[in-house]
Amino acid sequence: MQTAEFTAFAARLGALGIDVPGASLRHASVRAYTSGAEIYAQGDRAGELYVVEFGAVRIHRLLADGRRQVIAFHLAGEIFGFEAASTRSFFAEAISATGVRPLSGLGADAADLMPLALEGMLRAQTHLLVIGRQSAVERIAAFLLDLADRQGDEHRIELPMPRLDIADYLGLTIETVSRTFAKMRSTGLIQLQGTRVVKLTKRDVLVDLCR
Amino acid sequence: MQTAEFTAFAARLGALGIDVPGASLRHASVRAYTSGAEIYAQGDRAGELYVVEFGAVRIHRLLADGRRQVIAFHLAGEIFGFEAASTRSFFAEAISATGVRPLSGLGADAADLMPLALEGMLRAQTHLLVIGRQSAVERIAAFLLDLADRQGDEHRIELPMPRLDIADYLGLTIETVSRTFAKMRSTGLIQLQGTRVVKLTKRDVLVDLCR
DNA sequence: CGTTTCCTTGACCCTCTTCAACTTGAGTGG
DNA sequence: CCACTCAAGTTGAAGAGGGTCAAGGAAACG
Repeated sequence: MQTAEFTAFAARLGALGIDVPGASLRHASVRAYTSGAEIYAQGDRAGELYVVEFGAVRIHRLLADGRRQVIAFHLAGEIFGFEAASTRSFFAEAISATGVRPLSGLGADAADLMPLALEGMLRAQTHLLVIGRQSAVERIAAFLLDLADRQGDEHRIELPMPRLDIADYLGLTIETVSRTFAKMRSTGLIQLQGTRVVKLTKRDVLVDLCR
Repeated sequence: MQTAEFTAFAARLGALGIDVPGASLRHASVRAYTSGAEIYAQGDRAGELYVVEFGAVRIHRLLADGRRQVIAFHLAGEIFGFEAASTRSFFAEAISATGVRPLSGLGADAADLMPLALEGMLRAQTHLLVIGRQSAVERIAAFLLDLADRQGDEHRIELPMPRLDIADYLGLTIETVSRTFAKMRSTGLIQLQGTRVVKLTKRDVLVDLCR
């Protein structure tokens, strides 16, 4: 199936010399994926690291009955793909139209990568506190502040992912996420412009919520 | 306060040439702590790694109102103390009478430590799935299996920590942990000998619970 | 303009939490 | 050796937060 999104996307990228799996193009340095496409799967041979060039990536894991935990989101400029073993423990998927560049060899020094690995560990550990001990509002607050921080705008966020991904990241359901957004909006904690843009009107209150 | 536990403990260690903070002894290689003693605190200058020589260590973090998340347990032989920044993000405390040896310099190669850091990341990420998406029984099952694995006995566990630590590790309350143990015992999933010894009578069922 | 996906909202229910009392066990002192 | 004390664990009853199920609305896409 070649959707309009795909062909437009592929054409745009082709002009930039970007390889689209499923289209036939030149340079192979950046790989592009459409929304929902799998970058790697649990059980795949591991080894390669990637930088997100544009778009966003989710890392997740599944239980046998389909319950899903999103472990991390990676935005443009961020590196992902660390693995402890020789096979992938998680799935990586493009959230929207996304470009990803493999870091083969490049800076493959353990010394260079160590800080990144440690940061990944810290992220996961901090996330444990959020999921293990905080309420729905607190989880969303922490999530929004983290995103604002990484996007470089203290007061305005563009959510790159749908509600379901947020829910699965925070250990909630999509309904609870929606209701919590609604509650925070009616409390004046945030403003929503459409479904993907959030303004943090009372940043300090949000910060206090996560203490 | 010098309890009987402490003095007996210090004497025993003194004979081994082990330094007990608060007692005055010889060699300084292994540091010993009594139950509940702080090994390092959030905000401390980071840098050193430690091996657990005996006993057990918990790593945790607190919210402003006292809610606590235990991030990890470390048993004899395991290494802890990784930090992404220059100050500690977590607290480390001895769970029981515990000996810990600093790894200063020793094998401080980034290349050597990378696998350990990555394993720590994987542990945290796996734990995210447990806390984020599994029920009380499933969490306990996962916890017991993990411990059995690390203690090297597939079917018998000695819990080194009290119920409260287990609760704070799994994102539950102490009451729920207790009730869940009781339920698993009455289902024949496990046997309890006293409060600290667990026998996994139906290991396969436990494994299935965590899928 | 119709279809599909995503999001929101409502009503009900269930799991886990909260609060409280009781039991058990280990350490202390008479 | 036994009573006392205190911490740790268990158990019960009631309540809340979030999940589930279901329906309706909004936005993206063809």
